[in-house]
Amino acid sequence: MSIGLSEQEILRREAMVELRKLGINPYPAEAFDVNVTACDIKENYQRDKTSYKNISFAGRIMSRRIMGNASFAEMQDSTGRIQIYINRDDICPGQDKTLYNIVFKKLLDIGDIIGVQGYVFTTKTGEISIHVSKLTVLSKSLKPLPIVKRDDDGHVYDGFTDPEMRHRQRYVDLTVNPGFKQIFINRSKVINTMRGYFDSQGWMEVETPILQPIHGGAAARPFKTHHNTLDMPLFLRIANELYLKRLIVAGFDGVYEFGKMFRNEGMDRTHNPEFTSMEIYVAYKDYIWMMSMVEECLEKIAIVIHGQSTVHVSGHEIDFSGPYEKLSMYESINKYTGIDVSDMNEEALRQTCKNLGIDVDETMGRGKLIDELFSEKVESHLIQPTYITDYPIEMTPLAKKHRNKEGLVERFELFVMGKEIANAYSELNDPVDQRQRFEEQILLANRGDEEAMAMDDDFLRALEYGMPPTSGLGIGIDRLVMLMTNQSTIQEVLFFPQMRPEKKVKVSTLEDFMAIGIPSEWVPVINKMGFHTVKDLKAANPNKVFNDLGGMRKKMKLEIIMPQKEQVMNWFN
RNA sequence: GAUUCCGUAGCUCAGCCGGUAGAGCAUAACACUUUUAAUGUUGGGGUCCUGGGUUCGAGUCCCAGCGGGAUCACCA
Repeated sequence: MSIGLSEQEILRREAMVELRKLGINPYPAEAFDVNVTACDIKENYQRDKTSYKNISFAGRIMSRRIMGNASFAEMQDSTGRIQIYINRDDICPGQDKTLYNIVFKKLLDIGDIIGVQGYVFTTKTGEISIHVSKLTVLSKSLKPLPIVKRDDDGHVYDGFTDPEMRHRQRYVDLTVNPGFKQIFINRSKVINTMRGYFDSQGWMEVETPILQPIHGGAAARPFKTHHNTLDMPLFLRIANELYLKRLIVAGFDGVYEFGKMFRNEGMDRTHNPEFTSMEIYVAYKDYIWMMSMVEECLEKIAIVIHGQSTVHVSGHEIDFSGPYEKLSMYESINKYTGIDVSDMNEEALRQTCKNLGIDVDETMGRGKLIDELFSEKVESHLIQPTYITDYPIEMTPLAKKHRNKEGLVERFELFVMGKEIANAYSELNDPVDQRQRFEEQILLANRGDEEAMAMDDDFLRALEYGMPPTSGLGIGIDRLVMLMTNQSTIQEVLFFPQMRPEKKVKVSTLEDFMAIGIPSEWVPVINKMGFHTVKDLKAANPNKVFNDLGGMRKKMKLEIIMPQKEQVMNWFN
């Protein structure tokens, strides 16, 4: 990969200068009124030809086929592609053929954004096209786009597929692979459908702090930052649960928030350091009620996106119409291992895990052992939407104790395709119980559990004033979108997934080189010789540089004055 | 974090046993007034990711680094 501009980039910059010389602004300020889209023309022209006699269309040139005095090009707008036909004498009715011969044929390139006016017609090969009578340059593209070729069957020849480039330069990805835009359109539909459903129930969208003095509400390592004026540490939120519950205390019946959460943990195809979650809390409800709410909501989303309740996800037909299968944690383990662990003590459980070949260690308590057993033996079987309910109390410090099962909490997680999609509780609103649970977390923290929750005194104070019985739900939006759009990586459903920063190549400017006495016309030669910083050049052998300058002058057939040897030596002082 | 694969022209990729750097598209020039993966002829374009090592000679072999992918681990 070269450091300077490529040949094609230089040519495009020259074309931009030429446009200006012809009095054409390559980046005009005026609005360009558009009255039609590519999709509109393709769908409706055949039925209603009279409406497309005087159209104004804008988009990016994606291919060109120049044949003497007539040319075809493909233009792409936000809705798709359409062919345009440009005839020299139509866009240049007078003597001056500059607009066609020079501007269109020489100075425009693939990637340029132009506006065209004219009428729609069908070519003799049957392609609906725009016959251009007026052409306006709207934005000159200085970097060549990757060329993706498609034949009539839609077969792709030179795909732009490198995940690194697709994710770093999403703007290029979505330009040349517009099919991926549908994922993001569907992402927006998922969120809007949920929002519309919640609003129709009378629940209110709210915003709560992202910068939090105490990172509560979940178990995860946070990002830490610092506020200068208050001179105090702040954390980017790992969850918003405790703030939303404060709003239930405040007297709202239903509050929900879509928002970014931040977790300072591993990255892989299902984890990004910042991700979107939706949490909702509804007063006077319990987790049983929440299950039917989730079923209704997910089915609506599936119908909006796919027109039906079933969604095709990597070889499976997932049916989002409720009711979903419900298994308690213990029942699910019994179902998939044939072992009843409900009455086992810690020792018996540890032995059971060992018998099943699951790695365990002595620090694991009963809750952790059950969780391990579940992840190993049950999770992957839960393909169709399934609620797993009634979790051991040890790992769930914010959920209410089960109404009649000792040692369990009222909690469910929704699993689809073996992955957790949603998590819900009958929320713990007993302030005394909540304080005890926090204290148990502090004990865990003191034993070295980095993810144990911290005591939140203000939250406890809020509970002490009284929170109505409430059911709460959290949904990982990115993973839900992955399911709804049949994507296997989170990076595909995020516009800008987190990546390592690109390495910046150090390059000295023209001025830097001129500052040590190098004539400006020689700087490109120096660069060509492989010296991109003044420092690199000074480290070289002055005699060799002087000799090579002569060689390069000859090789590049340059008509510039050779500097004196003394002059060259001075560059190195 | 572990294992493994990859990094060559603007893009997609070849490059054999270590011996002058290749193709298609894109690009430039010419021709062509209904093409559509347009066509024909001719040309230009390279820090072979970076740095070391082995060698008479490294895109190729070895080591280290950087970046990315996949699998696993971690992550409710």
